[in-house]
Amino acid sequence: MGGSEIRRTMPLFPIGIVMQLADLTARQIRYYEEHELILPTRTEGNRRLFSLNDIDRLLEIKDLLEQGINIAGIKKIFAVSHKENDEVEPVAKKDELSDEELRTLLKKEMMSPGNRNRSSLRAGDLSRFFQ
Amino acid sequence: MGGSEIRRTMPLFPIGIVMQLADLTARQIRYYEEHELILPTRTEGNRRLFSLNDIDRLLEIKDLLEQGINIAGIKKIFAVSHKENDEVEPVAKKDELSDEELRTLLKKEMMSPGNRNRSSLRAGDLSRFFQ
DNA sequence: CGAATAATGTAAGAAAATCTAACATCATAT
DNA sequence: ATATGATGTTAGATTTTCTTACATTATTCG
Repeated sequence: MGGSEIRRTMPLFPIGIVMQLADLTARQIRYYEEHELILPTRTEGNRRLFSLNDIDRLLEIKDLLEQGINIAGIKKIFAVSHKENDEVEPVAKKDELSDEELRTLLKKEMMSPGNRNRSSLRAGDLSRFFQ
Repeated sequence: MGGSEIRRTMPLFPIGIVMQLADLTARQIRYYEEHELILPTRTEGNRRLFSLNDIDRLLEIKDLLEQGINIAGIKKIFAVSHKENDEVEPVAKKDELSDEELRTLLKKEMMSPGNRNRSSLRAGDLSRFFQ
């Protein structure tokens, strides 16, 4: 289920950081975008902003390229694996929270004592980079 | 326990993003840094980079200020709550993973099927913003 | 009251980061 | 041996962030 599938799509990272996290050059990242493997959003000033999902994507792309698959192949692979998700998850669950709402939640959590230093590992996504 | 207390300290976010996430102006954020309530790292080119912990901090600062506590008070509060952590956690657990190691883990996780769309909520930190 | 202080706003000029576009390189496939 | 795919490199423009300095506003205190 998934009430919390909220913010992996949040545009947060400039390309410089993404380069480090994914170990790719700016040229590579822009090239993959050019071929629509990723679609980072833009700031008002036209700078790219990447989400965690975008970074996941880039890591997948990198991996598949290293396996000898070309861009066209990767595109098709993504098309398929995405259709899956789209079918499982009918459409917009309207689970958007405003930034304000999120901050409020966040503050409540943070100010409540006794829950620091959590540690459990969650599998399978970039949150491993954090926590 | 905590083998995974790794990346909440990772410098990732430029000030523009932090402004949005914490709903603070650049002036405010720099002022708090000036008073050593946060200590973001810098890029080679002297741009500030904030970690998730830094953003937590900023949200705390904001909250405490709204409660009428001044910078000096907040500083003292942080000094106390930090001494706690320092004592509980003796010192460097040497739990640093290189970026390369992290990426490797990450790719393994991502390429393994059947663990997408997880949902469990973890309490008390900024990861709520993501996943 | 009137002057200090604290927190934040604002502006200017410099420097860094990112953008697009174009051309170069290098391996692979035809 | 020539075309194509993926990436490198460079140049010039634009955006973002930096520091510094001064302005504003509310509060405290003599």
